[in-house]
Amino acid sequence: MRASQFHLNTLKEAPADAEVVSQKLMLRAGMIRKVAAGIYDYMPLALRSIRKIEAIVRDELNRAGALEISMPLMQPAELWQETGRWDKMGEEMLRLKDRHGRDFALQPTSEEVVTDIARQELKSYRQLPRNFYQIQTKFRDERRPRFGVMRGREFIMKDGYSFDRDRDAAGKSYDAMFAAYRRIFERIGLQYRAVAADTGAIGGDRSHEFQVIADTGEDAIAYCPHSDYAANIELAEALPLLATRAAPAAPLARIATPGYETCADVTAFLGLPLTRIVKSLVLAADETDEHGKIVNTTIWLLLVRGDHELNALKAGKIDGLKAGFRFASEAEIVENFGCKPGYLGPIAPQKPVHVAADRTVVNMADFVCGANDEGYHYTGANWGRDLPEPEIVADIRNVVAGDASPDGKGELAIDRGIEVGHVFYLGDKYSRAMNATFLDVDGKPRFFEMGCYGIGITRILGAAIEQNNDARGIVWPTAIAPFEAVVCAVGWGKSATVRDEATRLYEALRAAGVDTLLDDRDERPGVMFADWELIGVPHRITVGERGLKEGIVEYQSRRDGEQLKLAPDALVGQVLARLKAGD
RNA sequence: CGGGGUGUAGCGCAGUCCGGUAGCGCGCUUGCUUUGGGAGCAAGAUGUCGGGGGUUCGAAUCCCUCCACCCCGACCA
Repeated sequence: MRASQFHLNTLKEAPADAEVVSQKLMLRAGMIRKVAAGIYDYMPLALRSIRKIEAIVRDELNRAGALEISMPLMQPAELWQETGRWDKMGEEMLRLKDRHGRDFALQPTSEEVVTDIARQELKSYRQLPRNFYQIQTKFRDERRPRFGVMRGREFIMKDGYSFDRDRDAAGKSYDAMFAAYRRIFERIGLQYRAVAADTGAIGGDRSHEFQVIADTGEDAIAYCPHSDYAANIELAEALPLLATRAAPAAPLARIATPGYETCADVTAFLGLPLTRIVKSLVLAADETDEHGKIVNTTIWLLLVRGDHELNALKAGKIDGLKAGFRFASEAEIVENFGCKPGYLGPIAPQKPVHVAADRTVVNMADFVCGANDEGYHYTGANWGRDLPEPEIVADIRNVVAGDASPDGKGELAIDRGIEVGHVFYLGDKYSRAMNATFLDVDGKPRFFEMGCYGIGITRILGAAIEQNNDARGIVWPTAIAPFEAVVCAVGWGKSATVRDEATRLYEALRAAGVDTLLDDRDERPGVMFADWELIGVPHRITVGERGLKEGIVEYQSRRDGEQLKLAPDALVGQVLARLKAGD
């Protein structure tokens, strides 16, 4: 490819509404154009990278035995009604009507359609296992699209689905996909972590997210640097920090703390560390009748240590909160505790409430808590002596860096990540809902055991840039760079020697299998260098009259900045050596 | 959806308070000069000032209304 015949349009300034670095750089490099909120054009540079990502994904999935298909973007409501998701999906699923007034959805995912395929195509256990995938445009009408290609409304996703005879076989399919995903992200060249994730209503332990490590990521990941333990922070188990409860040493004392309402303020006022206070959070669980009308509300007091945060997912696993909960209103708090927020505690609330304490809290002694009286806290509070033992003791807090790893192999660290892939065991949730069965060896119909597997193709583009950029622009991992190398011809318009040598090297690189672009725009060198550094091409070759007079051309690596002056005939070898080394 | 904000040339912005023929930088076109890190000079082209309505002799500017976009808010590839 020659630059004069390619489409380049770089900007010195990014559009003002671009927020994150990947979005700014993609806009500046002319890779994407915004058409509407969360909806983008992919220009030739971007599409080259997207195609390279797709090629790696296809290659590894095909090798793992998955079969590519393509399902419609626009899907009939009937299939979605079978599983009940037509009603459950909410506004994220874009619905539309055709000219006859029939209801359709733009696919946000394709479990229903693929299960419909399976129940019609897969009749016998002899056809199993089977794994279908597609790389397709998805549409999710996000309430707030942002971060460019990272949270778009229209995006490209690989979604795959496995069908198996039984749980064991489904587990093997899951493991095969998990392994394929590892190979995919390794080949793309991203620093990532596979982390245990929530399995929701399905249960079990087969759900993993693939997270690209980046400070700008939206997810927090807890991991152990000394083992392969890694979990989404929502899920990471928080072990009790105190193995046993110390005996009470201090008397219960009611202390005036006027105006000190937060844990940090109270402990600072008392001259105590934040770890000595118990934080009280009040939740409300509503019971509703079949019309959605609230018939009863139960108040819960949840206790975590002052320096800890409540984990809503874990709280939702407590009996009594499983059906859902919300934070109690101030009126409800006053009614049940006889006091406004800021001075709440577990000792003698006005009305009996359910109490759930974190596993660390239950072993605290001589702690500080609110006195349920405006302007007062207790110090020296002790379980058993000053208040009854908590009704429920559970892990209800987020882990923090430095907590013991649940696998006992060290301390947890926390990273931020961008979710680019997810593998999930579905069980028979969809096959049962859609009556998708096959005949097993005993001649009886059985529901398929399913798994689903997603990769955000266009999100990878953004995540790769978030992880790989510097002040000058993008630093692509070579496997997904729009070009592997660029030959910059300095003085193209006036020097036949430069033209000949640049063209010869360009052709030699191409012949050697290097995806190369020849910059024949006759621009000043500064313009070419700035463009290619912004675009992030990994290997740059500069051919100019000045160097040719000395018998050399120049090589520069985008990633490590290495600069070499080489005889032209050594150039191809140098680039191949760097590519082979993984650069 | 709730809260905050912004819409002026392809991009970045000024002008709006205080109404009077729409500007700057980058980019783009042409010419000359220049030529190894985003060149200089000269001449140019490009605007429904987000849309609609109103006030006024006159509206980018004041009023009403609609729209789009951005930011902050717990379920996602």
